Amino acid sequence: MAAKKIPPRRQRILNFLQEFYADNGIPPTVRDIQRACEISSTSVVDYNLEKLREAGYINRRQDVARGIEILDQDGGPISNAPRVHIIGTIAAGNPIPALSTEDSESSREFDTVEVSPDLQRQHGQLFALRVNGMSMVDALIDDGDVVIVKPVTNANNGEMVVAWLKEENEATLKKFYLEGSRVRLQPANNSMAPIFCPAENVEVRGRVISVVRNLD
Amino acid sequence: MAAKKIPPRRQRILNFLQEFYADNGIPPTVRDIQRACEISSTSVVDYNLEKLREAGYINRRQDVARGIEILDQDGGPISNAPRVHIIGTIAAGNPIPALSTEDSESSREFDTVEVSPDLQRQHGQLFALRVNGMSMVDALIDDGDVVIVKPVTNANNGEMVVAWLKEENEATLKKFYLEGSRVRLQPANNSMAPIFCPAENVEVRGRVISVVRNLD
DNA sequence: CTAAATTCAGAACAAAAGTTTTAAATCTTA
DNA sequence: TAAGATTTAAAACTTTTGTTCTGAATTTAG
Repeated sequence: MAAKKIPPRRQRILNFLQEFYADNGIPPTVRDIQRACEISSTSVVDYNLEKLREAGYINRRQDVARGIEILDQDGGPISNAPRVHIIGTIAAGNPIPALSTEDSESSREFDTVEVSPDLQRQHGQLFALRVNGMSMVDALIDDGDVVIVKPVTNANNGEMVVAWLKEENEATLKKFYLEGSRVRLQPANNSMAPIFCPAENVEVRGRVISVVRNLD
Repeated sequence: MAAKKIPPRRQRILNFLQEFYADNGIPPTVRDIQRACEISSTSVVDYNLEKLREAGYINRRQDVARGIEILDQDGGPISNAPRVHIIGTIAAGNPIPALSTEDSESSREFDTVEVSPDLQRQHGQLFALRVNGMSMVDALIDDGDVVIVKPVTNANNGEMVVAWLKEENEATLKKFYLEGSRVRLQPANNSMAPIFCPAENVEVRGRVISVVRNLD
């Protein structure tokens, strides 16, 4: 098989390709690459693109402006849909992973999920958590589901939140209702009983925007 | 407000823009449009693109090859991620909508959901159903969830299927197990009891690939 | 160390693709 | 119907962009 390590300059081109396409929705031109990667000549870009094509990382449409097609691992074209990082797992007994404040320091070996562009635009920065175990079944969330979360510390009544119960040392996904000085945490499955606890005991970490389950 | 009906030729251009971008991952050139929409001159294309821009349907990057950016209703850029049609709703008591065999006859006013390109490539043609009511809670599926389904008539054991129970006149989402001449339909939530019924009574309509829940 | 392969440079070329200009045809509407 | 607005046409122009060519520099392998 092919696929070893790519020379640094070529790797830089590849990274730039992905970044540029995600940002602009169109692939860069040879000269875009030249500028961004500080390469002396377009012919060098061309040369390296050719190598990348041979190695199966990209396709090139001959004589077509912006004709570079970036391929994923399986050889299919990649999409420019926004992706959010799965920053860790969430389970009843475990602490909730913290969202690192540094924004998208290029893909740091995080798993990602694709989200709809609307979602991203509407809510801005998002993160995702993979649910571990069956502790969230009362929120109709299965083992392995991925919840997409907007990082907030205050929630409005009725919103589904990622909450940390200090006393109980427990993470949970519930509908949030502030009632005076106490908080009612209502399972999405309405036939189940809510939890009541003092407001000081509840730390809202985020608001659940979407839940994705893949049964592959 | 703007946004009335667009002249037919301009509408045709707009449709082509979306179609081309979804197919190729890059926007078309002026001359691509000219050819596809059978327009006599590039200036006419330019003229109509300018009108589309004024009306907020697209953006144009000046002097940039393939610089057309297609916008969605909210003015954001659209993605080229594949979308599958939500062909109807599924509920315990109602018949399952049939998948029309004609493939993607351009967007026929269907609601759609974005799916990951991998999913599409791996499974081919897909469709989606919106779940109506709480009758699928035992599969951990909420009211309003969208299930993404691969149209199959035979399932392997352990797969989650969209099934039609003839006798009961009922649609259901369950894990499928063929056991001799009878079928066990097991709720995803393992703490709940399975249904057993004769194989002839179960009509598999599809296999559930993914479940999407939006809490907007 | 030497030869071969790989990579880089600079320049020029040719095709692709955005833009402009002028004028005619068509549609609206008062 | 006639004036005005909108739309279409044809052609030419300019810039962008992919491609090629020749040779030098660098790295790799025997």
